[in-house]
Amino acid sequence: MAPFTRAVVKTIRSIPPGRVMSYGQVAAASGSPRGARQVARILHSLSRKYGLPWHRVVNIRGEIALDENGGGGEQQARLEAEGVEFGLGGRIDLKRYGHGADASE
DNA sequence: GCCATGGCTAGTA
DNA sequence: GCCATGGCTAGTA
Repeated sequence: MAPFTRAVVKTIRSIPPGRVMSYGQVAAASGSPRGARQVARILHSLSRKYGLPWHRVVNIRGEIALDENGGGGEQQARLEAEGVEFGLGGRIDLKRYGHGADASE
């Protein structure tokens, strides 16, 4: 496994329950600010194998990127089970639920 | 809604 | 060539 891939796996594992990060944030925290698509690719191929909390990664707008067939419904259900609230339009407020944010705000 | 972006892997030589 | 992105613009109301 390449260094960046390892770093991404580690970053994703560090997201606590009830918190989310965007693909780009995960990439940046892993040493490659422009590697958002790699994060998507890694989640797609390695989530199962490494037991990653894949549901805690959303796009920069706070939306679930997966479609219904791809597991979008399951992702939302898992996040809601961790206390994450979805606004109208199925958006998560990253100010509130982003990794490092204060959810009590 | 369009399209540049990038690290990696599968597949070929 | 893949990919579960992201950022910017055009075009409407």
